[in-house]
Amino acid sequence: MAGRALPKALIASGTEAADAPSVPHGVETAPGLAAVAVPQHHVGNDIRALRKSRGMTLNELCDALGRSIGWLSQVERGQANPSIPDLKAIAARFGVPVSFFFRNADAPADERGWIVRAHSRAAMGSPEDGLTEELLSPDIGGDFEMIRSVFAPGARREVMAARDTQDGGYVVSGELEMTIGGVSYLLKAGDSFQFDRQPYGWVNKGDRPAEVIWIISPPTY
Amino acid sequence: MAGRALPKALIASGTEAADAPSVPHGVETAPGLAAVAVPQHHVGNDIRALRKSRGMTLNELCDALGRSIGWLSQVERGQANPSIPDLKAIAARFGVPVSFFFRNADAPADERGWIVRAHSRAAMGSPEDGLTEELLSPDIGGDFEMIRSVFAPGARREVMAARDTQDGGYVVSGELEMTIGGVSYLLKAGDSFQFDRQPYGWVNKGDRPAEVIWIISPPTY
DNA sequence: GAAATGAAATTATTCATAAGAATTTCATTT
DNA sequence: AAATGAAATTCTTATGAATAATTTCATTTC
Repeated sequence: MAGRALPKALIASGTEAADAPSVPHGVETAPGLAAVAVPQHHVGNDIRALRKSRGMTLNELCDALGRSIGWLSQVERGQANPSIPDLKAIAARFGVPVSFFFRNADAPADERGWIVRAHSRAAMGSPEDGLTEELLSPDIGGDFEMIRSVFAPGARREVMAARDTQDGGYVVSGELEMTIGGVSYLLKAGDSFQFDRQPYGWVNKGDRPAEVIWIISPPTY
Repeated sequence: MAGRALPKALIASGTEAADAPSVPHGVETAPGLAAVAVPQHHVGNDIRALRKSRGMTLNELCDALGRSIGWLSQVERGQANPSIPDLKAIAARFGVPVSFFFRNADAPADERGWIVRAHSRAAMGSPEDGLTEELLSPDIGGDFEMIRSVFAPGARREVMAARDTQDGGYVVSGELEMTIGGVSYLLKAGDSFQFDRQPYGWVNKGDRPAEVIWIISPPTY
């Protein structure tokens, strides 16, 4: 059962892929292991992930920005830098705060892309309605995203049309009444749920916040 | 932003698909909604999900059981019933406790497949090593699985070879040192991580249990 | 007679190929 | 230096044949 042991934790190097233009990813090797691609971190990655999650092409996005395709392609691969106004336009187009692109900026280099610390999570969406959402996923390019949602007492959302995603959740604290596929359930701390492409809604009828770890696959942001 | 409102929660009916052999799923309709397929629940579903997650064919599994393909096909679709010895052999083949197949047996009919209550989670694997794992996912057939892992103080696992999965986690309480892709991180309550096909290991160096909500995609069970 | 089998029928997957769309590259322009 | 736009490349989608996997069901077995 015990897997193959590896040399004790290597120290993360701050090294980035040197200069070879044909190698878009840094490569870290460990004895006895195949080379592992470690993605670089720049706003281009986020822009691409956001664009893909909306099923948009470079063409559609650069139209919305009034820029050329070539430039946008370069931006997404970290070969060109969007200006602040560009970033604002992009953020607006996707409905995320501009700060989203800098959510990991102050994290240690070796944690970036792997870890998100409790005190440095990025806020998602607008904190309306008594719902706050924070991104737990350190990297947006994965098969699923993890979100920490806090539902204020009294907060409620009508049942929404089904998204084309699979959702799951775990109630860490508080109580939340969820309506999934037309049926309501009162969920308490420790309860979990999972559903596939169902309409859902929620109400916090309790007197304290409900904290839920929410999983969405594929990511929507 | 607010989605289309729907009639307030319908009461879940205990109805199962009547008898039409050409309709393998029950169908529940709600006013204004397209008919939604509600999967039936029988051990066959679990057997199929387990088999698929191991990349096994009907042929391979029925060989291991000393049964015919046709019969196994029927079992997986709920048209034949495996005997207790059959179930034991199947469970053994997949390394799950036989009770795994009955984890939802006493849950209310309308919750089965959607909700898992805190007090009725199924244990996974063997509770060796100071690691206990409970399945949070109510249904195994999804794109990801959710697990609640509790790491006892002092528990440790050497770095294991990478699985072909994407993993993510959220530390609910306690502290856990995780080694991901050769680098170690001390994670505390509220911290989260995510990685893709990386070797990983863990140690609980603290003096109380570490509780982690773990996501695996695709599921492994 | 119910349970199980095994061969035939059906369905799903894989592989190869081509067409079109999307993206990247890079010489040139702003 | 930043950005463009056309050419080159890569990626995605559609198609169909070949194979593998699964389901069906008439027959056999207990």
